[in-house]
Amino acid sequence: MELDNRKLQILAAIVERYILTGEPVGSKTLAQMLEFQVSPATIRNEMSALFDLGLLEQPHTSSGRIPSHLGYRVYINRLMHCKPLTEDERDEIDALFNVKDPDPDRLLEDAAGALAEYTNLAAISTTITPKHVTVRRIELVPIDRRTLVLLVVASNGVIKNKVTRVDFNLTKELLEFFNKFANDRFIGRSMDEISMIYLSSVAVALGEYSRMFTPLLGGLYELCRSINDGQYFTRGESNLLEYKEFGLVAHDLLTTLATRSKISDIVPFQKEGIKISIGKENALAEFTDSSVIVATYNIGNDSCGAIGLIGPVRMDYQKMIPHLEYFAKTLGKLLSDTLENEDENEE
Amino acid sequence: MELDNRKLQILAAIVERYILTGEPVGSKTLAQMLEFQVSPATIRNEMSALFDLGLLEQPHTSSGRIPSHLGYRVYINRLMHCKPLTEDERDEIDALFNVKDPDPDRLLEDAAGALAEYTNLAAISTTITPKHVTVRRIELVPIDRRTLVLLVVASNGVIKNKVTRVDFNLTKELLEFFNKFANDRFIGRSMDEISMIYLSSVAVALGEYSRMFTPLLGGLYELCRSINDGQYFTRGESNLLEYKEFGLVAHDLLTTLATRSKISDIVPFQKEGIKISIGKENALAEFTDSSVIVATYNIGNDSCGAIGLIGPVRMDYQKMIPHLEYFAKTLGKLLSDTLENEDENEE
DNA sequence: TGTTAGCACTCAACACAAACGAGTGCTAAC
DNA sequence: GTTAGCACTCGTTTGTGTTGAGTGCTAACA
Repeated sequence: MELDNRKLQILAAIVERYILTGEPVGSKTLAQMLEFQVSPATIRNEMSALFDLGLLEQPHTSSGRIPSHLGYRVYINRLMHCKPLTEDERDEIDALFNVKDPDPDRLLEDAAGALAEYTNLAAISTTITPKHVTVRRIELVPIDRRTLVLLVVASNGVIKNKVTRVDFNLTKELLEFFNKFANDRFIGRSMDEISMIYLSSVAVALGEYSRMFTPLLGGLYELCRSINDGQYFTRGESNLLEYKEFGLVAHDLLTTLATRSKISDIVPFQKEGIKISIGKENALAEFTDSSVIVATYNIGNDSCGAIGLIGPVRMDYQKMIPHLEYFAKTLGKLLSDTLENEDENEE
Repeated sequence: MELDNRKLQILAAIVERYILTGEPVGSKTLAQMLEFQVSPATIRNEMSALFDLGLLEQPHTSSGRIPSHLGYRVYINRLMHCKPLTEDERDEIDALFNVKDPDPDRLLEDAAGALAEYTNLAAISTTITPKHVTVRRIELVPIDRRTLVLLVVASNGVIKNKVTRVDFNLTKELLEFFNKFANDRFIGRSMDEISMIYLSSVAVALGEYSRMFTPLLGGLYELCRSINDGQYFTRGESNLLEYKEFGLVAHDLLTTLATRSKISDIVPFQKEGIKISIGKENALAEFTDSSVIVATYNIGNDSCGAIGLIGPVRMDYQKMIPHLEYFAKTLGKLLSDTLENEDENEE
């Protein structure tokens, strides 16, 4: 039995109808919807075949059909026609990003917030940190005699700081010494390289100063770690509560979304483009009833992070995918503007 | 009709029983529970009186009674005996705070996280920024020729930074000039004073440089604003989904908790001590079914922020209150250690 | 006057049955 | 290959009866 054209048309109609209404779709409804004229009975035969192929499911013997996760997959891969955004929609999204003075950190956070509000789904934004993100600069800013701010500037534009205390008086000489030392040892190194092992070798090189500067090295390590782990922001989690399909798993879902270490399972690293995980295709069990759409954004030509949507499996892919794509494109452009600008100015 | 001792004892028993089981409490159950011996009929008379006083409610004519919000109020104010923490409990909480290198920013965030996990409720932590928080220090850290990091150190120990770009080359002279200028104008000023109006007067003083440095002034303004608005962290929101009383309002509840501007309505400014808002006592409608317990924490002798719990009205106040108090005390102590340390080192 | 036993009453919760209807699968005819 | 016809399925809704925890009221008691 093969998937002929009519079967595909019926599958598409079922998926679209079900996405719209949330009700199982029956043969009669379909007969009215479809552009070719066939009787409900014929459609029933076709539906039965689609069921045998695993593309449809039947909640109970005497109800209409709903798409299986595989059915969605076929729909998305072969049948769906994404509608390009209208002028108005693009303007609306542009307006959401219309910040006077974009701070890269905030931009990512706000993008997730805007996306969540715009789509009424949960949104997530992350930086992927490819291997080649390196330390661009380390700064020490003294606050008082024993407190300073450590500042690490990464090659991907991320800047992180941390307040650190030491147990000796921070003289100008000591600061300059450590500043030079740290920059010599760290600049140009990839975040991955800066491991505990590397750190201890560096500590040895500090000789008699080693003990004094341990808190500072520790601070730098933490900062590099957190740049390497990447940023991530989730927004609009509560939107998911509106979808009844989540009923009991809602708690698990939100808990997972609030757990840093789980994020990479939800939004796995990908080179580029759009990735859609439908229901069971997700790695985590609590996402069996959700679909995750992730788009990478580029800074210049490198994909530097991802922005994604989390919603029920029954979600309007046709609409969401181009919208998400446009979000990612806009985000990437803004970040590029910001950072290329910096690169130009590089000494 | 007055609230004699027996009525109070019955009220306390009903509240405690209801908190424990979540079921309306009947006269027979009470008769068995109470330490004095009376018949269910007598208790029914008393319950009827408590009902007339507005301290009890009756879900339906033929069911037991549950405490009204006023009933909880009377219970909390007059009847409840908080059990002091056991040694073990204190150790457990201490362990949660056992961080080697407390960063004040992270500390607040982690405290909310720990509290949420420990109590299985939603937790919130905020800094209140009293009038007298002032700018202690401004630093400019150049990143490249047109990018710099603005750093504002506040008198309450909060340090905030922001990446800012300018459209001229940042020479050493210009940096030093603006650094000195900004410190002259801002240090010692309270965050409140740094208004848009103040800013424009400062801009005027910059004379010909005014246009160049506008982004920097804007950045400083934003940093001061965000220090003044205070920090706030919410954690464990998803825990609330476990309580069936929230059913439909759960969405509104979580949405509100994710909305920065609503936070001050949930955790209003207070001088010190513990504040409990039961159900309808809360300012926001979506909190009608929740109680909020807020404890302030002190740095030295000044109350500098608050940490709070959000849970269903039916929550174990007797247990939660002393636990929250201990959290607040511990948090305050840690922050004090950290910051007093800094003060000692002040030049 | 406060307490209590007795009793009729209420009402949510549960169980069961009947009716309904949207939708199916199958068969036989076109 | 398509379709009309028809029996069948099963979730949903509606209605009825039963149960039981719990009440309010009354009258008797200490």
